[in-house]
Amino acid sequence: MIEPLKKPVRVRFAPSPTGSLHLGGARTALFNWLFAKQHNGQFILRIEDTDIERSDIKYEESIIQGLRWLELFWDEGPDIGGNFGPYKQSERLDIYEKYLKKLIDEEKAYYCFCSKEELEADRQAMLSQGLAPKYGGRCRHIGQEETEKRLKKGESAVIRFKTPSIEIEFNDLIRGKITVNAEIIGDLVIAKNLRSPLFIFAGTIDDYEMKITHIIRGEDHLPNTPKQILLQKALGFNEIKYAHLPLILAPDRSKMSKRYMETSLLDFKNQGYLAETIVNFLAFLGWHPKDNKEFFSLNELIQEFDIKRVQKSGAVFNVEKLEWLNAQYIRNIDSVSLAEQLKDFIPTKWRDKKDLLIKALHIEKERIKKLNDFKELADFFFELPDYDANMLKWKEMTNEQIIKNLKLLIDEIDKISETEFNKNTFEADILTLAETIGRGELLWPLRTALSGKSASPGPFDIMEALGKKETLRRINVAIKKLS
RNA sequence: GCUCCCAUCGUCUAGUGGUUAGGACAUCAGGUUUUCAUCCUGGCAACAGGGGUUCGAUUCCCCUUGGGAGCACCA
Repeated sequence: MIEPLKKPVRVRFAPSPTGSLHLGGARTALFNWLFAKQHNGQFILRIEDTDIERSDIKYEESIIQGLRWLELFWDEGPDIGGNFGPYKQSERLDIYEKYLKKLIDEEKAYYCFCSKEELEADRQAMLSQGLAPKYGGRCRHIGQEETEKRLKKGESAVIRFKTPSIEIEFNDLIRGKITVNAEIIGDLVIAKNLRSPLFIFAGTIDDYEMKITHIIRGEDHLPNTPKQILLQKALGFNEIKYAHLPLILAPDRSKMSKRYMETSLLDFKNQGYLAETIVNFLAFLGWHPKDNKEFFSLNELIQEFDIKRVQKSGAVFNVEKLEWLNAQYIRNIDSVSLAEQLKDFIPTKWRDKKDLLIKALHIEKERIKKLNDFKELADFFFELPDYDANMLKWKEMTNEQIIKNLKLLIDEIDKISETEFNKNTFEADILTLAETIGRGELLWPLRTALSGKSASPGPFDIMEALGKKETLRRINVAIKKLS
């Protein structure tokens, strides 16, 4: 047997701009992208804006922004063009019209004049008989002449596909063989008129015209696949391979929606999740490597991802794990580039004190889970908060004792020159002092004096970040409060 | 209701016709620590149920149960 010539892999991400890019969509894009990359194929971005009522350019922009943030760049798309454009369905109406006419000419599609009321009545009737609601085919045999006449009269009509009664079978890359009887589908509306195709039709045409080889999409599209296969057959298109990804679920195991949490990708960005975190996390929703490796960059995913290993069942979205992962990424990125990413999350004043910012970030890196945690945790580095003098008290200490200890600290600090002021020069000595008068008795007042907070990083780190002058100033502020 | 899909710890999952069913998050208990966080050590915790096939099923098949999605002149 001769091996068939392998076509280059071409996959697409085809969102409709009727809402912002959500996590599920982002994962679909990621899996498509990975599949393309590991097969040296093309990843195409196509905007499915056939629903002019609901589509909005602002969503298109936000989808593009989201994909760019994750660095899932496309080879062809509305913004960069390509050999199979245009890449927005609203600009491809001529193409759809051509195929629509072909189907009508070949009597594989027909005009339907049924009113919405009639259709609704049919639907209810079928439902009450315990049947799946489908169009009964009332207008199927109207005939060309009468159709022309009624159309000319201006009667409102839609275009329906004559669904053949056949068994459809296809092989899903993830799920294996899937069989559906087209009997239950009924004659589909494929266009409102020659210039307004519906999603199911436009998508089928585009996938063919754009030479798409694999369709990787959410499981919610599974019922659409037989319909598209039927259309492909009617139009004489070649077969496309399918992979239906498991859904991302809310904690109650229903399809994730806005009811439960922020699902927009850019909301996660705005909360201070890193793009690397999201990519890693999304990859693990439905997929897992052979070994138990936890951390994957985009490049590592290209190497190890395998569509055949994708899970069949839905995956519950778990924020705790996402936070944990983000914390891991944050602490492993160098502070300088982290500071760059942090700039949208902090006041301008902080940005100007770049040295202090980086020092503070270096210290706080291990305790923030999201970038927007930093602002609240690290404010004291930039400005000493007003705090209650009682907070300086460790256990049953008197004000006099605290003042005495703080003064001892000042003596100790004074020994060190401003240029040599770092942990190495003062930590050991202060710790020695603490052994004689009590760790808590010395270090708690010191730490609270420096931070103005009951919980903070350790005093030595803060001292080093603040520098000698500011350290002394804050200790003196504390003494004044206690006097 | 109908169609399709699915089923390993609470969650994400690894895994094999014979395993002490592994890891991570969460959780609990210790330890380190001036506080918080981190960190270290340890614990709890799963093959939905019933039939087959087989010497042997968590693994293969069937049924039940449970869950999900879809059923538009939306995508």
